[in-house]
Amino acid sequence: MTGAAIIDDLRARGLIHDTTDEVALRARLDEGPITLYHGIDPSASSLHLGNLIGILVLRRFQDHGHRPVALVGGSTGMVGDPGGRSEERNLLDADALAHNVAGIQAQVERLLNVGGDNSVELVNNFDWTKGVTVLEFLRDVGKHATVNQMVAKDSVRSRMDSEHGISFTEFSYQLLQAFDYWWLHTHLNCDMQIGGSDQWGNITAGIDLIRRRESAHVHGLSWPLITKADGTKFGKSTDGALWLDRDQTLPYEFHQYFLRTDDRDVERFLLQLTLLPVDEVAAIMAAHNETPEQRVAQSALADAVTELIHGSDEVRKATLAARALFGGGVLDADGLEALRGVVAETSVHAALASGEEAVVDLLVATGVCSSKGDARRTIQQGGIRVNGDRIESTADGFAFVGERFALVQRGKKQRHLAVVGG
RNA sequence: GGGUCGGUGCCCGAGUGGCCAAAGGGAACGGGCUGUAAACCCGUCGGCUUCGCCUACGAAGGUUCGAAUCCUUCUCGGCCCA
Repeated sequence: MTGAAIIDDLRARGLIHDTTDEVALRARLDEGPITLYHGIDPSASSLHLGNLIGILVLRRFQDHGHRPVALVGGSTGMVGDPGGRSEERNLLDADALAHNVAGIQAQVERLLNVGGDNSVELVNNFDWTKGVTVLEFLRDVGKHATVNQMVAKDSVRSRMDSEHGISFTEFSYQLLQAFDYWWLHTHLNCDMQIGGSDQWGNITAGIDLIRRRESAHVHGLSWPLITKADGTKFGKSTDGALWLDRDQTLPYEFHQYFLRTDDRDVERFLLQLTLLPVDEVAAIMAAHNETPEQRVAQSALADAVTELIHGSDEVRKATLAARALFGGGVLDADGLEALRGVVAETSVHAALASGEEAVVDLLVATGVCSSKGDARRTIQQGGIRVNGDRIESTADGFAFVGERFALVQRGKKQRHLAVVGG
């Protein structure tokens, strides 16, 4: 199955922000499988939620029979994309980058299909940029670009207007990315680049380069950046970014994040962040709108995304954990044991329970509160529960269930398990 | 190089000798309402051995009974001149 149907699907999902000549693109897709690439910045050792949409668009193309190339920017990561940030970025050293690239590639392989006619191909642009000399680059790439055009890009202009300015290094980024596209076009027959709308300028830079050097017309497509109705940044929680790596963000937290999705966002997220068919999403939304308080759509979203990333087993565990934590049932040692690995935990000493202000100490020891003052305040505000019981005063004590576990809750959302001895 | 204005708590931003742990706003956190939503309301928001003490207003010195506030030097940034 190939063809331009993918474009209709993406449009139905609100995943098309910009495309190059759509008529030409559709015609090309109807001819047969296209090779397309998406670049990922290796600024960390794991992908985070913000990367998910791009990986999934790549996957959607793959599911339609096209050939995905996932580029992890080992060399562009050394330079830094000026887009979307107001200041120069810190450059990573080579070792850190190699580590990040490896981590990200492993995750990409799990989200895209490996093997078969249109297996995902993983590439690292460091492989073809490391040997290029400055003179070669200036002659083969730089000669085909005008500074006038480069300066006109939004990402560059906004930085030139800012007080911090922009370094030549980051200014050059778009040429490096253009070079990538050219290289993939000439070596892997790649005729399409996709990316977030913030990448549009870089994508067109590559298209221009290929047209000038090869007289070839290649394609580009971008999706809109994900926004949230409340104005907060998508994919960030209290503790920072939500990572796809289970060691950095527990599957339970991941699942919970989506379960709390705002009604105004949930349909869009279902369309853009899951592989559920469009008509199925419509059915889910219909059911949701019947009884919004049931949060059918949020559950479907959380389950679908978590399954994609962590597998159905983790979905089941997260659901069970949520039921135990929010259901208000009895918390016995077995129940708490089941929460291990699901909620964050800290190992503590048994003696912690016998202090003057045992609960205050517990809150600080687990990191749930940042200081004793913070702990006391939160207790006074009625924000702390231990093993399900609200702590009324700092003088209250607590006991470890089964002499092993204490479940600390701060507010409605934060959970932390203290384990004696660990 | 000269001149000038400025560097305040997570961010923005008041404060020009005691009433300043420092107004106000934002973010964040807790409570209420609710659907583990939105909106809205209330509260908290440097630390501690918490009726008091310690640390803090770019850094280091100094004046003073007393300094975020005055002086000196340094440092960083904006603007103007060269």
